[in-house]
Amino acid sequence: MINLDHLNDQQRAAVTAPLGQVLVLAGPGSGKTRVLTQRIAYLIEGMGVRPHNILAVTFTNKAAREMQHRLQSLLGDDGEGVWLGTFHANCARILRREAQYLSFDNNFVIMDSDDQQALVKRAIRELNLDEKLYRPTSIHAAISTAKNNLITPADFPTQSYRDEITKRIYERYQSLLRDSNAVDFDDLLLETVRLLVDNPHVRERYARRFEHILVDEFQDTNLVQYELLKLLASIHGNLFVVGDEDQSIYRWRGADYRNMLRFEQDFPACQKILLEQNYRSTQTVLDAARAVIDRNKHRTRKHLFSERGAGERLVLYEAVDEHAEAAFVVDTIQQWVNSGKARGSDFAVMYRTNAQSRLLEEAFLRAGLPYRLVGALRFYGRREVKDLICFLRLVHNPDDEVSLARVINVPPRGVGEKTMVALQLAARQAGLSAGQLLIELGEKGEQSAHWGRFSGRSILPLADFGSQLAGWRRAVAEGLSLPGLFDRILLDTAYQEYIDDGSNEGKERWDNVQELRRLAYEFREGGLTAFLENLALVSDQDTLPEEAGNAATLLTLHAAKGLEFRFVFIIGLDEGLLPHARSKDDPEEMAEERRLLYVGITRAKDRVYLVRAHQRSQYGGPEIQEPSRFLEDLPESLIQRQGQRRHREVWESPESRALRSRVLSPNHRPASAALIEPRFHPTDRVRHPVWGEGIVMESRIQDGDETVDVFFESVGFKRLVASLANLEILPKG
DNA sequence: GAATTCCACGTTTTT
DNA sequence: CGTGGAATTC
Ligand SMILES: Nc1ncnc2c1ncn2[C@@H]1O[C@H](COP(=O)(O)OP(=O)(O)OP(=O)(O)O)[C@@H](O)[C@H]1O
Repeated sequence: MINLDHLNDQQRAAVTAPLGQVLVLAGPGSGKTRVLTQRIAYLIEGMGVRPHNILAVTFTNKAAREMQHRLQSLLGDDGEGVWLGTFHANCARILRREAQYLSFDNNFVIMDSDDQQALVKRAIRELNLDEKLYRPTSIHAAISTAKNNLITPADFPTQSYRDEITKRIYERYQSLLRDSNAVDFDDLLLETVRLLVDNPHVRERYARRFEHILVDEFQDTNLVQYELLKLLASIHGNLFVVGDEDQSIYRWRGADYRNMLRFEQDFPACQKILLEQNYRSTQTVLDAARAVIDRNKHRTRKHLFSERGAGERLVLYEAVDEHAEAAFVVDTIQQWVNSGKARGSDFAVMYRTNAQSRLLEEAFLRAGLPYRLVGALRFYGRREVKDLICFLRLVHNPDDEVSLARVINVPPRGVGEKTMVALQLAARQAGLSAGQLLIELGEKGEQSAHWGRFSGRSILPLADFGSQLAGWRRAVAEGLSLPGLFDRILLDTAYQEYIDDGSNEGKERWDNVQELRRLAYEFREGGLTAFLENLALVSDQDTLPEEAGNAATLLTLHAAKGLEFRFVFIIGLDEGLLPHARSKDDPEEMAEERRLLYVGITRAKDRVYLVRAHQRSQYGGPEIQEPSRFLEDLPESLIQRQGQRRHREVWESPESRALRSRVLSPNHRPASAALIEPRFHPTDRVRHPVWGEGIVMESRIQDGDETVDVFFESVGFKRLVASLANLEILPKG
């Protein structure tokens, strides 16, 4: 039987709530996720619910993994079988099983963002539209928004000519996807909803199966997801959702925190449970967070208190530029670690945009401090990695036109635009996909009825590639393992010779290939399908090695949601970055930026460092930065400034700065070596060269130095600056 | 058809 | 600044 002792009354009420709908509405650190996890354990151990009758949904893979861990430690193997994952992963799982009802078959591929972009572009070209006028990025965004709101091409509202065009592109894009036997991320949700709506018996099967559905971070559901939940819960109606409107940060993805209100309206019988105690942060951290979020309109204020004590003020550090910003972070962490008071893994550095991680990484590397970078799909963005993934995708699903277009000429085998057009034309005439036609050419050679459709010059490389592809597919059908396939592709295409030209970059490219092979090896059991699905859905990974478990974490504010750390650095607190420039015109977006900062601050258990830079090189030239408007909302009483003040700044020309940093690197340290905590503490006995012995009354960090109040036996009370006063600490006793 | 050079471009956040 | 795409040359 599970143990409910380490829950407070409200939490326990939530965990053991009777059947029906439950809405847990509570601020950060109040144990929402803990309650949700305990609820699952309670259902299984206490109520005898079988794991596979439980569906638990999270928004990010990280959150899913985290919950998996917590469940594992709570239940051990008894938790096996729970459908736990992101909306997208759970939907993909359903779609693969039910492919017979769908417009694609069960070896469909999931197109990643790049692929989607490429397909939109292709759709635009095929319709002979001007890419300048109809930017693939913005059209894609429009399509995605539509999908998130359950709008199919047929329903797409056409109020303007532009809408008309967008609708046409949307239609074409969908048919390109289906021709490739592919779906995009949004389709995973949309098609699942459609599946359940159009096929009542399928809906019934799943709705019957999922006796209990639990959703974390419910404030970030969008319309499709909400619909999906209602469909899946349509028989048992046991919906357990937890959330906090103030932490809604996915508006741009269609999320609508008002789903929390909608939930109450749609399920009037729902039980609403509030949690009020924060177990994570000190009161000071909570006060600061509240000061930030209180400025948002239309929010239901929540009581939240902490018994962890007042704690320390938030540190605000204003660096000269982004290099000094990164150096401050690294220095401070290093000092804490050296002092023995913290481990590297106690720290997280959070930022608004992934681009900000670059300088941090460099600084960490220079200092020899281990770090873990979350997200930033750099590895998968690499050309060589993408190429190989496309080969694999093609083996898995030869209809995948995007992958084919990408690798048909890799390494260069003489297939250019002309040949490609000819291939597509011939394929259309033959009623096959380009990939199928290639395979046929490869298998039958000159016997193929389609051989004659090509010129003598183009047919050879095509047939050559076709026979490779056919060979790979045959090998897989005959049981070749995933790593085996991987090696065979490398061998057949002479890939190493192609990318590894002996240069450093070549070496690095080959290393990346090896890394991908290592990943493939981990999927030797699951096989190609599982591997590809994982690449598409879980590529936010901590696949990169975790350094000895002692690494600081670098991540975006979005990725930080749901996590907690003793020490949190939030960098880039400048106008334009946080809040981001693109949000400044829309009050709703601005409110979301504020929530983002709120989320960041509330990740901290003990200490928060807010960091900004007076000057940043955006692209090219340096630009003066204004402090983030959010900083103004933090009362001085909660803030401790560290380092130089703005009025002390001396303007420095870019040239001289560049020179200086060249001279000082790689061990460049900011002048304001970060002082992290007082050397002196109340009751310490100290000796001053002039005034003799005294007792420390108080000490605090101010402007990067320490101010100490001492009561001397000879002269009484004195306020001293530690770095100047030459005070000596005397042993106690 | 491939390789190289040049130029304009744009930049949030995640599945 | 670095990328992606187009124009240019081989
Ligand atoms: N009753 C409790 N006693 C002790 N610690 C608790 C209790 N409830 C929660 N905690 C701890 O408080 C911290 C925050 O819990 P949790 O992550 O579940 O909160 P949350 O509400 O999901 O937070 P957020 O919304 O910020 O993600 C965790 O470290 C958790 O272990």
